[in-house]
Amino acid sequence: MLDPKEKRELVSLTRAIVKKIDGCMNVDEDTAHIIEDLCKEQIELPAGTVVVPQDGYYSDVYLVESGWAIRSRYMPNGTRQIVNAVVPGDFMAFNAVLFNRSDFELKCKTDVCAYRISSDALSRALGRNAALSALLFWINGQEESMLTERIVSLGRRTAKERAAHVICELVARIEMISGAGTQIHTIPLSQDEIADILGISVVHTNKTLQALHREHIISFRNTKLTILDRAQLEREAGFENGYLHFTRRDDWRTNTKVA
Amino acid sequence: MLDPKEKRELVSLTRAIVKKIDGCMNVDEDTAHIIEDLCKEQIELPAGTVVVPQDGYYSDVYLVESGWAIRSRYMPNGTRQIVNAVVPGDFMAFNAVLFNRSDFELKCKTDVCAYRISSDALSRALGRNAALSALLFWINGQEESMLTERIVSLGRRTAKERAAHVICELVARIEMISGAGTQIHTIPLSQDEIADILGISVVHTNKTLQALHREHIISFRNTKLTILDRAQLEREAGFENGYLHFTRRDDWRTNTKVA
DNA sequence: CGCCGTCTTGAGCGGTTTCAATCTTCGTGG
DNA sequence: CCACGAAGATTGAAACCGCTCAAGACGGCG
Repeated sequence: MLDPKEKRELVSLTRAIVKKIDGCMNVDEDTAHIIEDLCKEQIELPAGTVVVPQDGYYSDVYLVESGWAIRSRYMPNGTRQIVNAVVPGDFMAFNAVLFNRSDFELKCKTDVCAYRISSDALSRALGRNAALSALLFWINGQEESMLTERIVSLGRRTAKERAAHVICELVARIEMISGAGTQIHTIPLSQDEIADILGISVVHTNKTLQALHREHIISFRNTKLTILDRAQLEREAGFENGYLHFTRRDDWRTNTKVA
Repeated sequence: MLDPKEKRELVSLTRAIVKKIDGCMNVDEDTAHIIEDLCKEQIELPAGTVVVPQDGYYSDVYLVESGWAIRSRYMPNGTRQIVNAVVPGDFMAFNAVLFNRSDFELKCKTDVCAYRISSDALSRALGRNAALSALLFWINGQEESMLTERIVSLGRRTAKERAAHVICELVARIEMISGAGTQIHTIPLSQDEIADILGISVVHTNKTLQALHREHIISFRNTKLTILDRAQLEREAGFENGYLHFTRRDDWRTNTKVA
């Protein structure tokens, strides 16, 4: 039988968030302990659950273990912009710690398994625990990097480049927690949703994905994404994965600073 | 003669960052003290100073007291996307606390007066001081809100809406620290730079600004912005200032949570 | 088997871009 | 004090990328 400490670490290492963090910094005992404390209440959110409605109020924070969610803004004219996809290992509605009101809808795209954390409890934990704060600063920083990169895409990349870029990013994030190896990934998004991530129309999204297929770069049918030529995909996208800060090196040139 | 405490508070309240925060939460003695501790070393950065080069390394963090800076990405084809403008009261290169490498250029657009804070010192201060962490979480959260709103603009707003929206946002931010009242503001940006914020061409930026002028909404000549019809400007933009979290109300419906 | 959401395709339109020339503004030095 | 140069602003014309509309095909599921 395992002693309590060993057991805790084993459990911890199966958590999606640990796999994510582990790609960037050492998950020491402190960190593992912190995460363990957060993951007390596990819940299941069925696909379609609106976690936070647009113009609604935040309640709790969630740490996603499996499943996808999307955060989107519906415009007065009925169109929509998706600002980010939430994948396993991500916090969902972290803003609940800071703000009450939301300007975005947060909705589960698939069944989601998550740990629910009361925003007050998390807030208090942050006040007590500097290591937890450091961890969350880092996670926030990484998310900010992804948002700025999206701004660059929307502002100065063509439809094809954007599509390739988002695919690179999503795959990189998925591989962080599920490991690399396969060329086939499940992206539970319709072309409609891809369009609203890329900021282009469905029709053009369709044609863009077909172009990438014609060039033997990817294939995307019914949520199954196959990467046929990863090097070419990244070239097409102008993808530099540095902004994800997914490397863990220890010299002064390292991407990440927090220990 | 003022006793030390009174004096400190007087000094503090003149700082741009305090004016910014004061619009959202009460600046109590703790907070004032924290800020005072950060603002030891004041420096002047002349217009054009590259604080962090693209693909370069971060060094220190700065707290801007006066002047503007811009953070931009230069694309392989020579175009550029500006991801945000740094105005008084903002942190500059806060990422230095988290990461070593930068993917963006950070450059002073005007002469900038700022307080330099060593990233290590700030990092240590964050570990010791939970109130400081809370403050920075909040500031990070607000910046993230601005980035997501920019994504919405770039993805799903027309050129005219984008222009109006950015103007609303910049004016709101400026008024936070300089106070409302005037219809005339100095926006030290060329149409070139506005274009790279909006993600459109200079030519079209020019025509868009002219359209807004023809409709007696704004006038923008040589960095002087005059708002002729603010209500119409906000309507044109679809501007809802909630995402800036600039209100300070105390009931449960309040925008902001951190005390 | 049939329905409904999703994907696909073609045609025409329109917002933006690019190119390129001209004009304005303003700082600098003669 | 004016001439000059450089940077920014303005204009018009043509080309293009991506949009809308609308019809049709596909495919998963009850």
